[in-house]
Amino acid sequence: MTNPADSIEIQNVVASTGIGQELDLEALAEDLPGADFNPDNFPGLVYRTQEPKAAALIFRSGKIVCTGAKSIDDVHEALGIIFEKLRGLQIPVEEDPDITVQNIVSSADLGHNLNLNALAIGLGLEDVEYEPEQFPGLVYRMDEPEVVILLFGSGKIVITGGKRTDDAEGAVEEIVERIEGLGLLG
Amino acid sequence: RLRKWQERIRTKDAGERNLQFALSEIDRMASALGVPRSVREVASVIYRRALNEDLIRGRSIEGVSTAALYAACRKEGIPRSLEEISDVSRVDRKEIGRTYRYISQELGLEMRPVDPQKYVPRFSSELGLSEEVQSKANEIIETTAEQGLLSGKSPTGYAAAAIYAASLLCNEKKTQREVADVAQVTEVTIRNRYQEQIEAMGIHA
DNA sequence: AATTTACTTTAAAAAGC
DNA sequence: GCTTTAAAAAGTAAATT
Repeated sequence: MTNPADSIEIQNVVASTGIGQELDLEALAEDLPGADFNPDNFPGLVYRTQEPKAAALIFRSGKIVCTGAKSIDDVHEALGIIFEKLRGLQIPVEEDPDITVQNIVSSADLGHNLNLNALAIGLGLEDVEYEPEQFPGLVYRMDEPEVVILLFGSGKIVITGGKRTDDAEGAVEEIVERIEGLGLLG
Repeated sequence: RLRKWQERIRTKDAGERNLQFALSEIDRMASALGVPRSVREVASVIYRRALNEDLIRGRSIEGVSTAALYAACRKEGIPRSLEEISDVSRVDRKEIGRTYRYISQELGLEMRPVDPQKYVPRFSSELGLSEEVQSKANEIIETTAEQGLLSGKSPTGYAAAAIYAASLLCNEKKTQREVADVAQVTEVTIRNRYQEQIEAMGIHA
């Protein structure tokens, strides 16, 4: 039997950092090919890296949000590319800016179909949100680890809200245990 | 001191007026939907509870009123879909849905997922289908839902497909378009659910 | 009727309205 | 609250072909 934990795949990592330097986004938008900047819509400038594929939101304060990367290493790599690009534009960037992971989105497969109606009642209507008229997934807010899990009828799940790589492992372990305890897994 | 008095009275009056407005809106929408008085009363209770729990801040009175009515219909076992509710409300479907989820969670309503069978009598009568068709549709829903086929699917689309299938089986055929119109779903959805259901039922056709 | 595109839900940060 | 970014899950919907 394959372990559900082995099916975990990180799909997206969101992280924040800062270069410790104020920026002139109007000028940066001119100098950075491919940069999107619409201050009327949103205060941040959008810059996308190709390899690794990620998107960065760069703000006037010098703070940066990186999203879309498939791993924490990719986040560091993508931001490293952006730091170098900025330095290339004579913009002073701190030596090693602190990079904080804010959210990790993962997917996994429990390997069995799930009866979401039974699960909603079993897990407790208090902690569950299941409104198939609005969205096909059952939303379960877990306390430890503190993450939100979306469970689907296929047994596929999405874990989000965690900041550590092993939060997804812990969440899968916990949800499998709970579902098995209810006798609702396969 | 007199100012404070006037302010209190003004505030009280405003609150009173808002409550009256909310209750009249619930009444107006309930009439348009043709739901019994008991449902309006349940909706009013839910709205007052939301008011007491201060859940209306940052939300429109219309939105909470509509969400309360949506919740009341479900609680009373005669659900209206968000689509039907939004047809009589000036709040859009998305806002009604998110407001409903919010008050449902905060008030601990513990609402169970809608059983598609709850839509069978109303949809069927609108289509002029017999009691026999309704029983068959209910049988299809019950049997296939037990097999786990309902997970994640919209209750209205599920009910619509079962009614369509039952109308065929009982020789009272309605077209997918006719059923789709009363259930407010697309023919594509009916087709998809119908295929799954007849396969799960092990039906010939 | 099949494809394609797009929207629904979850989390989180950023600056500002 | 909202705005923008990215990504997965599966259902529903609308526009094309």
